Amino acid sequence: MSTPITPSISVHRPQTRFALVDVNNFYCSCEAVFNPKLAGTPLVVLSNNDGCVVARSAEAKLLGVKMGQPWHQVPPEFKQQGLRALSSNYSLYADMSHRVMTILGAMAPRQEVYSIDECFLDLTGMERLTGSLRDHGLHIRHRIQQWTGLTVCVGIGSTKTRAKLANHIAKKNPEWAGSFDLDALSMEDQTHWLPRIAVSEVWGVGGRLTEQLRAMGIHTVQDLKDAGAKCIRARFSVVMERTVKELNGISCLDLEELSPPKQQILSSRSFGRHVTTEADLREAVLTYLSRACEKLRAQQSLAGVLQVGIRTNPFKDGIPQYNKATSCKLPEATDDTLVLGQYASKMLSALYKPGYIYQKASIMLTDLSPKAARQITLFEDTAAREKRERLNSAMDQVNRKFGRRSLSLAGSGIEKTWSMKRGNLSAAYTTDWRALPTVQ
DNA sequence: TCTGGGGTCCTAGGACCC
DNA sequence: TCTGGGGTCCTAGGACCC
Repeated sequence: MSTPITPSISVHRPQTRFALVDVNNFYCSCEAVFNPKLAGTPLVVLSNNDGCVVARSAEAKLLGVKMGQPWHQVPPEFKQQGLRALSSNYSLYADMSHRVMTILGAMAPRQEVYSIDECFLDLTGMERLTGSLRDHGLHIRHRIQQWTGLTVCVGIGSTKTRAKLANHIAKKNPEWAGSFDLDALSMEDQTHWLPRIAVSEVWGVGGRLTEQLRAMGIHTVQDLKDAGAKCIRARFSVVMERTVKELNGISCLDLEELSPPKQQILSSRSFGRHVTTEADLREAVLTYLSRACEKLRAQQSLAGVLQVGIRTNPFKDGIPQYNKATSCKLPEATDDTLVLGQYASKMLSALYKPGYIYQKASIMLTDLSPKAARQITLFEDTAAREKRERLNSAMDQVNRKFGRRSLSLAGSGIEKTWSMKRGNLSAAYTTDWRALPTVQ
């Protein structure tokens, strides 16, 4: 056996470098920017209907408030210690998010907005311009602080998974001042960090997988990194295999600058009070349907399947439970609120059973296809269709200009007494003229 | 009394086809 | 005694993310 001789071709290609930038305690921080009295106090922001804790200030975390905890289960002594709760103010958060993302987008050649409060940046090759990438991270942090009043942390690594991990280290270790580059470290220094971080901190490893990994003796990030992609593939899925490769510096997940159109569109909400009648449910279903159709038209898709669901409160013992959804394959894919509304209304009649206390309704649009690729049917009334198109787009325009649901289906109700509770909502400081902060 | 609302991807298994 | 094999599509369910 002779050793194969492989030609060595050296192509200079800089190692990929991703940054993960995220805003610390995003919702709470947005609130504190416009109400500075909140800064430094224990604060939480609640989910819709003021149900669960979805964001906590640093002080609230210190008190011991848990993420996702139902507000009514938060110990009363926390409240005596000054803990305050605000309803979620999505128009404020969305606007602040847009500002942050715009600034970040200008600080790297490529950006992927990953969620409302975090994005990936491609920093490959940028050290030639910026000096160390960690310094660039500090620069990013300073600019966001100065321009928006929010604080971000920057994690840098050769893969997205490593960047996420670096971000975790930046957050937990203040000596790095909020910017940490995992791949600027020597191998030796890396083996300082990785065995000290629980495997559950790895992006893509949730509660279930943590348990299974623990049973295999894999407890830390280092353990998982060293477990071997093949061995992991044999026991788990390709997703986990990718994670192990990514931990080892083999980039499997690319930056996605353009978000692909959604494959399903959901609109569902819990009610602010008990709902028992079909009439109230119909209002809710048609309201959610209108919202789903708006999203559908915004991404220029048509829906092939409509699903309607209603349910009682599963947390509540001692009441009769009912949870049912039905779906309908449409004869022709559409984005027309009126057409889909008629189907939804009929489907609700089939689902509805009296005698239950309903808590939630949902609409799901699936089997989505690009509108541009629509097939024209043989006996189509083109004039009528165009008229309907104009009606839907006029509705969207009016609602964009004068606020959501300025114009809606009659069946979706006016009073909407069932709609969600938001008992402690802050002002729309940045998106409503009447709520602009004033300087005294 | 009060327990969110979105999304994605992968796998397994069955139906069906040639 | 002998009872194919490979492929696709669909659905339900499970896992994850924020």
